Amino acid sequence: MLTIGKLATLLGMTVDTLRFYEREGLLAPASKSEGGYRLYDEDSVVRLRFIKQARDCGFTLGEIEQLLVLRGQSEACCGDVRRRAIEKKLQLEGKIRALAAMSKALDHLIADCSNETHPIDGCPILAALEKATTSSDVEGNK
Amino acid sequence: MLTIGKLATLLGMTVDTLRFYEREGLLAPASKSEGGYRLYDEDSVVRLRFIKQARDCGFTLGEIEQLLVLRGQSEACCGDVRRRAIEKKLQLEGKIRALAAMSKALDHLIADCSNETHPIDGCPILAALEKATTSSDVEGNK
DNA sequence: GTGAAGGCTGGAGCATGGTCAAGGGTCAAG
DNA sequence: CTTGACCCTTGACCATGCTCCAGCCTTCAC
Repeated sequence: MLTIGKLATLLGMTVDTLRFYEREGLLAPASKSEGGYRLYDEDSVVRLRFIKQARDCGFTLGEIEQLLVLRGQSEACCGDVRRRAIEKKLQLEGKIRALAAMSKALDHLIADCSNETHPIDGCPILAALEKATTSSDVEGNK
Repeated sequence: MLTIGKLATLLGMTVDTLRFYEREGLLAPASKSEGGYRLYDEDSVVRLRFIKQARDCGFTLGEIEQLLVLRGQSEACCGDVRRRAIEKKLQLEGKIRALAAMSKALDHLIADCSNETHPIDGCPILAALEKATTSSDVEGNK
């Protein structure tokens, strides 16, 4: 049995984060000591690792909760999990596209302004940002 | 002179957002009517458009404030602005790389699980998320 | 047994970018 | 002059994911 500090150290997180996850219903201790200390077992380690990796895959805590529910339902099938993974991947790709559009917009601005030293009131970047975009250039976000 | 509602409509924002920007020191009305209504002029439109476009380029409101300050300093030179744009581009690229790494991690998971209907307790995606990653696979974020 | 390290609860606070509501005043068309 | 659309301020609240604090209790090594 691990105390909260040991578990946190083991997975490179803080005890505050673990207590936060508990409040959010993601990870409950296996038991408590007489003195009220949280005690975690091997299953807790596995579960927390799951949470961490899913988070690193871009799932929100809410989505992770759903995955954890699925994991506990014997009648659920792998396809349910797979669909969520695919959906998340699509979301990530959408975000990437949005960021790439922003990056490209910046490219144009940066390219317009090759002269390091010309005065601020002639700065093409600032001018471009002030201009109206009728057909909103930077779309794809939102 | 435009009232807050007109300006908001003109740029596709809400009046709440404009008042929020004012609180944040980004956009003050040009004047006020006798009755206390905010009144915006053409400069306000330009400034707000600037804010909007910069936001769409991935700048935070804090960074936009800095850009606006720069814009008002005649001694600043275009290079300052350019440097900020380049730095922001690098940040965006970093985010994109992180998201791409997550997306790739999901690819592996999805590929592992080709069988839609096998039971949840044998789901390779869930199994993979539970496994320890010694050499943290999903890096690039943070 | 004692002292330090670690744990407990409850609650506040941070950053980001808004969003909403109550209770009122203002403006302009008819 | 009335009425409805609009605007005002103050202040709370949302989601996300933590992070930190005070004040107190437990555990463990020595």
